[in-house]
Amino acid sequence: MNEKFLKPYNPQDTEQKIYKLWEESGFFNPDICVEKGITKADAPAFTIVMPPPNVTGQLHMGHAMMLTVQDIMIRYKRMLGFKTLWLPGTDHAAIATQSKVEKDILKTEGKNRNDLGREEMLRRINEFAKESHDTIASQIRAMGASCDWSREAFTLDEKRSLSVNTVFKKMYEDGLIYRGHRIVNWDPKGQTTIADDEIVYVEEKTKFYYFKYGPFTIGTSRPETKFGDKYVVMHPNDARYSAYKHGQKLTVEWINGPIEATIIKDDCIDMAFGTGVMTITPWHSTVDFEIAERHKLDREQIIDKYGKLLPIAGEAFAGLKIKDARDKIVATLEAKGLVEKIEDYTHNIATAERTGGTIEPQIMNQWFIAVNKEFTLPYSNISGIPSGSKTTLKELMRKTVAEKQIKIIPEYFDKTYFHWIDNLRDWCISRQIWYGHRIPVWYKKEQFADKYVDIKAPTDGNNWVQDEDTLDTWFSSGLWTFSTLGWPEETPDLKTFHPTDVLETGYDILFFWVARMILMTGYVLGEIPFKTVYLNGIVRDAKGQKFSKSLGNGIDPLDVAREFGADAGRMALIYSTAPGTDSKISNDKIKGYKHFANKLWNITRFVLTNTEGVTIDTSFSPWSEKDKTLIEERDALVKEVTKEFDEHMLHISAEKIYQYVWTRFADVILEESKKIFAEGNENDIISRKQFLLQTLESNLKLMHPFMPFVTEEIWQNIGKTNLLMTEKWPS
RNA sequence: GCGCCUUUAGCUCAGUUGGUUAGAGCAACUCAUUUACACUGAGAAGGUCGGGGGUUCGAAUCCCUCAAGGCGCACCA
Repeated sequence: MNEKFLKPYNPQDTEQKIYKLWEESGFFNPDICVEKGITKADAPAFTIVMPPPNVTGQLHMGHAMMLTVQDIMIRYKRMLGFKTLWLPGTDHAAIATQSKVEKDILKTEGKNRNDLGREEMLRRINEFAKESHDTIASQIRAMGASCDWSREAFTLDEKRSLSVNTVFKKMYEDGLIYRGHRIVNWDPKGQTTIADDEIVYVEEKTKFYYFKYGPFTIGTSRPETKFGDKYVVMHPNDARYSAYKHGQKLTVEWINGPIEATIIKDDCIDMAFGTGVMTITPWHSTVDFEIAERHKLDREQIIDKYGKLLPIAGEAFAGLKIKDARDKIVATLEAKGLVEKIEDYTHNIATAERTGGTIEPQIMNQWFIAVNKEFTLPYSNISGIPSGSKTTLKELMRKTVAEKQIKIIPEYFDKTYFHWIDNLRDWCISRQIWYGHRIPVWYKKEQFADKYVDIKAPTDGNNWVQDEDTLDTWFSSGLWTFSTLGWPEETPDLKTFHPTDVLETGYDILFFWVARMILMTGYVLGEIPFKTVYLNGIVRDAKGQKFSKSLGNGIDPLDVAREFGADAGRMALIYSTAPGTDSKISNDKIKGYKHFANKLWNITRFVLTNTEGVTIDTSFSPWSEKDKTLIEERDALVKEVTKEFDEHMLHISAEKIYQYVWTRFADVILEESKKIFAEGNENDIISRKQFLLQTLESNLKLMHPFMPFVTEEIWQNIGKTNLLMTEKWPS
């Protein structure tokens, strides 16, 4: 017996060494597994494409969770003999990364992005992204992730950029990408647009003002937008205002003197809210914009990109910031006797997820993806949408899940998913930041109207200027399952590994990412990107709080690995954690599984000490009666654990093995064996020794996906010449 | 406003399609022992499964309803 077993198990001495052993074996790569005869050439594929962590710093426990779940699935399938691919990568995360670097530069050098210029800024961001990437890659390794590093991808690398431009061009030619003046979410702080789902609503206590507007009283929480309000809107059936006709004009006294107001009747008005009358500001409100669209009304910009009032507001107000302008306007109206009353009011203000800036809706010339526009899908493998039929992107997203071609775990997230799709509007994909895929559109310098859309810049010698904007980061991550496999090239990887099998991620990016991958893959390939979506919950601290920098409660997965071992961290994350449910993690919990790793270690020591001179004999048959029963029990366990794995109930698998190993195998069977070895007859002793050896191996195999390091380390020290990682799963 | 989830032992949570006496970890309690392992073992204790109603031979599980907590979406001018 190796003397190692005389001391307690020490993860620090073990984990790095074991990871190196795996990585150097090459068996993270399915091609090498086939080449070396580990996997059959015609074995079915099992693929997971890793959700690429943002290159914004380092990984946290949420990443540790996703890495754990995926590695467990991958190791299980690899042992079952599948051609198993886990493809790792990182995400450039456009706004998140740029704003992080901008913040750092502002802090240390007092400079902003314009001081540095596009080129220098990008250089600095790339430098930061590179560092981040290296940190992240080493953290992924420390977790024991058995992913194929030879296929590693980055959303902004050359191959992925080619995919992005190719898809952009295709969508543009199909009329699904268009540029237009539409109302968008403008973040004055980040100086960029953001998508609807990048908005975070924050509750704010504010005032609600009632102003006299000619014969009407209108309510508003935003007086600063009211300068251009020359339309007054009411419900067509509102009896209180039946005297006023649609289109009727009247002169009313307003902020900067009398203006001509036009009556508009529209049934989107809630008669019960306020006075049932409102004025509209189409340039700065989504709802107002839609009213203006319906009735073809004028729009005027009141607030500029920096959140300041424009000259249209009149001399007294132009140039003021929103906050300063508000009180001044109210004072002006007050002086004119136009303020009827002011009430306290709570509403949700829209803020940008990444910068915290307050969103100002603005009409801007931006690029959009039309989600409701019909197009022809030439080839389709999506149930309910035959090849060559007309469909919409929204329908692609809906059908795949509704027809159960994509299964979401837990199932109840279907409803959330449909709810989101049904409320979905055109997706604004252009961003006014520098880090990301620059929009592959070129304009003739002289005639801005002349557009050239292609994968590469035009080379006809004319003065072409590329669009300044970059693409929403989710555009490139939407292509992730197939861009990572080499598309647009028709690679063998694409044929073998796509559609992928499981997409595992946190439920918090179901819309951001999962839905968009379904959209993009459906559109580009006429395929689903994955068969199963496994959603994990949010990992919280012992008190149930989200981990955050401001709370300072973050746990670094590397610290966990150092203190307790990555195996213990993995078990703590998976144990008692059902899919889709938030979980709490604490050092106490992790400690319990460190003890378990040591238990396995000592079980091995016991078995080795008591079976010296005995080797495994798989054809052994003179089992004692007692051991026959134990074998049945063990076989039943293997069956159950396997079944739970196949149904993605990893937490239950983990629990069953853990219980068996500790409370049955160690506490009962080993104790009983001591007696047999001391007093039993010869056959019982031989039978028991054989049973212990065989069951030890079976336990190690069953435990391997969960605790790969300690199980592999044991395997390497009980006289094995191969890797446990590529052993066959017991049956 | 629309929708989703949660409520099970002191704490943290499992409990797949309804089926014996509802489980685990941690904590606490009693005891044992230098043992394969103190990163230990044995034992005991702890629950009207949020409340109420219903379906059923049978409900933590299905249905209705109420309550508390959490979350998502939309948004009110």
